[in-house]
Amino acid sequence: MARTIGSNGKETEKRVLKEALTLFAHHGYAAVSMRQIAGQCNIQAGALYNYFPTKQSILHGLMLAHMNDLLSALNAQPKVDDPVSALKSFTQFHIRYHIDKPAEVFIAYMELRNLEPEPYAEIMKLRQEYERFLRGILRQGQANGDFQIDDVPVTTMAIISMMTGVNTWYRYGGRLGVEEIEKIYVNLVLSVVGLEAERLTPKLEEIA
Amino acid sequence: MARTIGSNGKETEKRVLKEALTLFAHHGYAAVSMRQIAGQCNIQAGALYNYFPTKQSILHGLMLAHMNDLLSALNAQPKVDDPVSALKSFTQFHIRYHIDKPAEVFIAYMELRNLEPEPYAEIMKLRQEYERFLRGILRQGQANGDFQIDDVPVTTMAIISMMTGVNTWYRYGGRLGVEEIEKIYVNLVLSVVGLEAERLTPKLEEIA
DNA sequence: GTCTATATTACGATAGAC
DNA sequence: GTCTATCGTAATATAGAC
Repeated sequence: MARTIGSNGKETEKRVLKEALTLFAHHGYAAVSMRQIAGQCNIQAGALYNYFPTKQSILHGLMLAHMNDLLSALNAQPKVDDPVSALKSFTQFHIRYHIDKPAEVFIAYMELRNLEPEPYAEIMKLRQEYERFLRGILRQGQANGDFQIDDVPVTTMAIISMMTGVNTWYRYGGRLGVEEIEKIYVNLVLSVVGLEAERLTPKLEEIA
Repeated sequence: MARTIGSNGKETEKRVLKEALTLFAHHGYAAVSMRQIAGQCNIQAGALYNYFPTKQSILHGLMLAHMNDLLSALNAQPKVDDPVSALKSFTQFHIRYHIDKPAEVFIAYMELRNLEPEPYAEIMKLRQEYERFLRGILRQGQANGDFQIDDVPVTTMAIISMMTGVNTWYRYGGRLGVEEIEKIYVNLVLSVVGLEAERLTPKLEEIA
């Protein structure tokens, strides 16, 4: 059949990525079929192959876009020299980003094992670049005596896991808004590096 | 064909669970076929259905066994009244358990979305029971003034995420042993609830 | 209790019309 | 650029022999 009236390659490609993201986040990459993705885009399965040579390439495209976006956003943050301020900014940034893009974040760490070796290595490199940023802040704060840290590599992973965890339980419209979550996590992270956090008053639990 | 010489139902059932666990942890539930599982057990795919009516029931069986095992192990821990000691014990327990059973832990939170509604609800209930245990400790410590906590529910999830994160990066034979990891995490968790942790000396990073 | 064989359905990917 | 149709393969699950 001829081109559908009003169809547009660029639009369709975006649509495919958008719908695949939602489906992968919901059911998992392996459990989603090309037919399902096409169905959500209101096209036929064959048409997907105009944009992506394989199903794998859709997943790779999504994860690469996410990692690049995350790193760009991080690099676009104002530079801060003082490790304490840097750690606060990083925490706020991470929490906000992970709350704002739950599906992207979710597949970025749930679907890693479904990547073939080469794409896997590429994505892992970008992840490590992100982790290195936090590790740098911790090392700096440890060196100048601001932070009390037993082990920087372990503490780096612990902080990232703690923060990324919001992705699994936070939902808009719940008891706490994004700003409140941010404040709580900034305090949690400051505590982890041995700084006394200013307690939030009134306690957030009492507001709710 | 007749029964294979030396075959034994109970043994085979255990074997199936063991091999399925490894495969699911490695490739993901949806990406593993019944034939693959059977192949690892050196039986034919049809024989699996003597033990499990569906592929789903294997996953459910694994997750249920894990959650029950986790909760039993937790309940078998010596009771401690003091919230500070209780939090230390809980942290040690969690870290050790999560390092000792990486595959079980991994599928327990990676494959939740592949459970059908009823099994899903059952597993979630058990997860929440586990979370409630930690939340109870935090509330108690907050009430008696031992802990400084902005928000108990959020802090509960933050601590669990932080600790469970070891599952994604810790591997035996690395720079740090289980005991060292335990000590580091106990300090991290104590810090999170506003307690000053005794710094580990000499710093673990310097030993390595 | 396990085998072989198979029913049925669905998958990823491709070909060719328009 | 999207369609319909289909190729080749593999999935879950079942049936019946031994």
